[in-house]
Amino acid sequence: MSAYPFAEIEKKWQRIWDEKKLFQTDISDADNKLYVLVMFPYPSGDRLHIGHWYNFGPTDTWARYKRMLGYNVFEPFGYDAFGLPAENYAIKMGVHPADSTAENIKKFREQMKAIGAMYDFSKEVNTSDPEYYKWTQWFFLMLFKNGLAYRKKAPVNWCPSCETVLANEQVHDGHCERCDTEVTKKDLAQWFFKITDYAEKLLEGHDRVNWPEKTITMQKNWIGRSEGAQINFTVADSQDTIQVFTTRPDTLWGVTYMVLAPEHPLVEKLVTDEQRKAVNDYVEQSRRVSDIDRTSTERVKTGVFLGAYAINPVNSEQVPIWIADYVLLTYGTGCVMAVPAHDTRDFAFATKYDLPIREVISPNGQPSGELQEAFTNVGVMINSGIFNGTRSDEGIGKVIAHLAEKGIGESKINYKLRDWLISRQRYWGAPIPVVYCDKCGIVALKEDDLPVLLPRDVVFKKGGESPLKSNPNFLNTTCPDCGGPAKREVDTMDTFVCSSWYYLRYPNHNLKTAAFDKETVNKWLPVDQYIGGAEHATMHLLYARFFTKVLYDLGFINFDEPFKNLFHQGVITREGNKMSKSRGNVVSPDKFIVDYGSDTFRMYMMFMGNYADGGDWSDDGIVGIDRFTNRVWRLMEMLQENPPSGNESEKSKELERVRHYTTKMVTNDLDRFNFNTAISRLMEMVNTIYSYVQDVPSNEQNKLVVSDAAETLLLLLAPFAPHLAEELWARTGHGDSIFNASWPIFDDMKTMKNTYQCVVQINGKVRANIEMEFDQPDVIVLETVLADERVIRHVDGKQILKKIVVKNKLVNLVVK
RNA sequence: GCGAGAGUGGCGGAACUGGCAGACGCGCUAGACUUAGGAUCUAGUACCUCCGGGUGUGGGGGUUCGACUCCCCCCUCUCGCACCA
Repeated sequence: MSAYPFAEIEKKWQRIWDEKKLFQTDISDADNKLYVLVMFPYPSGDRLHIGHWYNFGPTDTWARYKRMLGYNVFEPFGYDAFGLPAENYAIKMGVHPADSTAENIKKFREQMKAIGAMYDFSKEVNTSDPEYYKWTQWFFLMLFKNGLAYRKKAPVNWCPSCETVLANEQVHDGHCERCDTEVTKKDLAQWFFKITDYAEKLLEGHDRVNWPEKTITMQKNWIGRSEGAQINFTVADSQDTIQVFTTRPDTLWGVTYMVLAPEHPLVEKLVTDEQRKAVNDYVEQSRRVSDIDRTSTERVKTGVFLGAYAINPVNSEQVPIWIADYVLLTYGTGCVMAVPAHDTRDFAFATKYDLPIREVISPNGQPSGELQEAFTNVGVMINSGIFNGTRSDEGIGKVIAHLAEKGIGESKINYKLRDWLISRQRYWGAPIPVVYCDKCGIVALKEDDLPVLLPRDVVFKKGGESPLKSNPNFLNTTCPDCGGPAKREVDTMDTFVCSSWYYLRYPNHNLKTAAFDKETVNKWLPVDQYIGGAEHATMHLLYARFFTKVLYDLGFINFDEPFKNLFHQGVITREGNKMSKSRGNVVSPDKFIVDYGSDTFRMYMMFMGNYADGGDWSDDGIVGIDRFTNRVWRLMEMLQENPPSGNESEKSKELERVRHYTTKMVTNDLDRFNFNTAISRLMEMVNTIYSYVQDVPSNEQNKLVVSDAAETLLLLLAPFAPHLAEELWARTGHGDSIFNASWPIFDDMKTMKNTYQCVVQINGKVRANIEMEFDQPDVIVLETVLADERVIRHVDGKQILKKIVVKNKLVNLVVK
């Protein structure tokens, strides 16, 4: 008997699959289509890491299973090839990003083939290819034409290390999502996509997708819809009005001061001469405070009086206007009406600066005297003019109606979601297809002018300006409208723009005339199963939905959600810790592929734990799977050397039952991505076949049952260990690929034993196990149970108070 | 601080709508085969035990004939959000 020669066999089948184009999907045939997609990776110079494998391996297992079920599976692969690492590498090592990226992709592809996945490599996409980014630019123009792309000057997030601006989503806890450097603010004119126009549609669509609840919640929180009112306060002795957004218009009579964000444009206008110095100092100081500090809830609130007063529109009271950095310019109107009695933040501020606190919502309708803290619950309105006595939750709507009638306010829905900042001051991205003309201003290029090619010749240097500016041939151009001299936009697009539509490109990756073919994508999309990390919840997954919805609204496609089903694989840890370069605990797959082969490696990853939870890597654990694959190999060898030739029917019954039972369990487990338990079931099946073959001489072994079990085993194993199963399939005389064979079916009746072990409990404690026929009347069951000597021992001399019989399962006797 | 999820042998992890806790694997113990074993095969393996049994799913209470599973309180860990007016 031999050891499984995985190295040679894996290579052999990868070659044959490739030659036979076994996994090239026929896109023209969309009947029974199944689009299975993994989030495409950035092709870094490092080798494939364990996270890649953990995303790709199990997904491929699932895709192969679906193929065997008869689906026309499309499992494409590509490269999210634009991005900072290549450019940083160019600065450091002098290698052009185009060259290093091409090199990396080549290496990546080789490694990807070693996984032995079912990818249709003939339909690869590469976002840095002009044939691809031409269409990324087309998307920009499409959004621009429809008023969904605009340029504006704004204080934006700036990463000093990456030397570029970042979208809000890319700032985590005030730090750069990519390099963890603390993010600062910069005033820059930048391009934005108007994703806020789609806030409502992005929320609505959540009901129509099968996504992890947690991811949907994250998107909902990120979009942050809140209902309330917009109310106008006039400024005393001035023409100016201050608009505020509030979710509590019912507390309007409790306003004792107003607060503007320090950066608010009105600050400069409203500040009085006496207060000017104090205000300027404060504004200056708050600019220096980082966002993390500024948004820390623990921080003591600070602020300065502007010197001006606002007039409360409902009672004409004059209230002082302050500025304070706990008010954010970017949310709502950048101004708040402060109601210290009913808002914890305003309460803290008012207490500190000795501002009046006026109760207008009371728990019982009576004044409560001096408040010790803000009362934020529902209560009864008091000190509120005509609304006195109204329940505060009902008051919200009534006050809004009242304000609307008087023309001083209206109902309003606000979102936390901000527009998506897409410009980046970097080279290695898709150029934004716009020019600046002295005469015509901002001019978008015509579709015929695309692609705007990235020039090869630029100076890579640090400094916070796009390297594209260094190439005069690129920079200087002519205006497509007037033909006069113009300068090109030198910023490039956020790589999330490239990845917002790649799933549309795969089915028609070669199309020259458009980004995608309407008919093709309408047939093949939405993606049936999308699998990737949870970290993209509020970035890629939100942007891609936005793109899809825009295309739908403009009539390009007939679906408005790109990913029907979404699954997030968990994270692999090492001794309970997250793997990271800085911890130095990263497990490289390479050594294990060499020692055990890719089938064993991928199967061990699936066996470690539940796919959604991830698992803890152990160098020792993989030997269990290695033994298993070898055990399968030896078992099949044994059956070939000593073929069963009898028709024994006693012991084979259990083997037959296990064959059906395993099929049922593995099928159910695969449907739910429960790879770990599916593999356990396969191990049990192998153990059962083994025992049978060892217990019964080959000339008695039931030839039909054994060959059915062995064949079923290979079919069930195929998605998990594709190379091994394919080889054994060929060795057992099959001419065609196992992946053209059908998934085995099971007979539910045959998964069950003839008898069951009836559990007998006495006072809830298990005292006996009695073998029993199914479906017997309770009386008979009890009779049998009470006759058992182990039961008698515990019941003797006692009174039976209660007899509980759970059919075909258990008996519980309550005795005293 | 708020929200969500989790806590099970020496280890990774199983357990469907409440019904034999610990499937499967690692490790460990003993045996078989071997010149050899880091190969393979067989058996055992939660803990305690006076061998009758007793105790066990983070801790404490509760519901139930019966709780890893449901309810309440507390502890720990992970993730997400974090002055959003």
